[in-house]
Amino acid sequence: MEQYNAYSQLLERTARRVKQYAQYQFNCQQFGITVDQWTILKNLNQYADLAQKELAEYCEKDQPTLTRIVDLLVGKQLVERRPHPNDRRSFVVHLTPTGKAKVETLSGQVGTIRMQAWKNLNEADFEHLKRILDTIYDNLDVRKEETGRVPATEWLADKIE
Amino acid sequence: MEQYNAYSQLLERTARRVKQYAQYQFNCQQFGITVDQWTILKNLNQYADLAQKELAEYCEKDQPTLTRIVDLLVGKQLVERRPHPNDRRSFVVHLTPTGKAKVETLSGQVGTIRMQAWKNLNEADFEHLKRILDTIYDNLDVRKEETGRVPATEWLADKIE
DNA sequence: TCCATATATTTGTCATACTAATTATTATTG
DNA sequence: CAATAATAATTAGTATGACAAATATATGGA
Repeated sequence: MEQYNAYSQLLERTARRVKQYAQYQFNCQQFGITVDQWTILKNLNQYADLAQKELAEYCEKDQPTLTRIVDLLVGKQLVERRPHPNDRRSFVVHLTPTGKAKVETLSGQVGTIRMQAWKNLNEADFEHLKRILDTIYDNLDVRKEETGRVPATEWLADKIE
Repeated sequence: MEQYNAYSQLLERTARRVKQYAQYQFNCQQFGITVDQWTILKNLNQYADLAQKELAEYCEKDQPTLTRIVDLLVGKQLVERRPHPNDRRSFVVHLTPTGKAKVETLSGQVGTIRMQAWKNLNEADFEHLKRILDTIYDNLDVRKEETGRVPATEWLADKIE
């Protein structure tokens, strides 16, 4: 039982390396954005014009973090904030033409970068990983049993398109 | 092939939740330290009096990050910097009696917190997870084929004690 | 020995995660 | 309808991660 103490570091270091590798490739290939900024752009392109709160949920960022990433993307003129039609507290984040072009240009390259992790692994491995990580994720829900929460499994299905 | 784009988010969010859950428990139980600070203390207790560079390697932190975490732990009087016997560039980080007591008090509780992730999973799952994450880790080594690098698998064996 | 290079630590900067608090607006309820 | 509670976004503060540069010291070779 003692050994299970190590999984957290195992997870953390793998996640860190995945991000680090992607960012390294982003830099080498001069994408001009961070990996997290890419996540925002990609989700915006997929779902189009989301309020920041919704965007934060899709991207799995908290709201303060999302605010700052959007600030940076606005600075790079890749997105813009538009008033929300029904709620004056809220903004809708919109991909500029430049932003949309960037998503379309980079999509393939990001896909290639992401594939690199999967060398020497197969479909069954992915299924294992998915099941195990989803189980861990659900095991550690701090706010147990909230209404309307999306179980980990469904969330992933949504991400895969 | 498209789906492999999701594994990075899957990994990241799981790692984040694991840390978030642990930190939440640390806070509830008033441990008075962060999860990363715990990592330092635990490794110090296990290996005793390491130079910062070595400590950083064991804890999988980079050196600037380690310097800052050690600063915080020194502030909490849980560790102290001692001159390195053979190298005046270097410090040895030493657990104070308070620090050692803290490690011993918290070890069991941290173990309990960590185990929570493992509900509904078994030994075989752990082996799968370990193999898959180690493979990914090795797939994404930016500095290919350096001399003396420890393969992921051995690293884990070491962590398990 | 002297010099060039390597190493251990620190500092600085930017990006992100988390928490708490603030502001503006909306929704609810008495 | 008015007071209150809830919500969207922001701001601020702390901790961490990645990377570059600076400093002090060590090491190896001429």
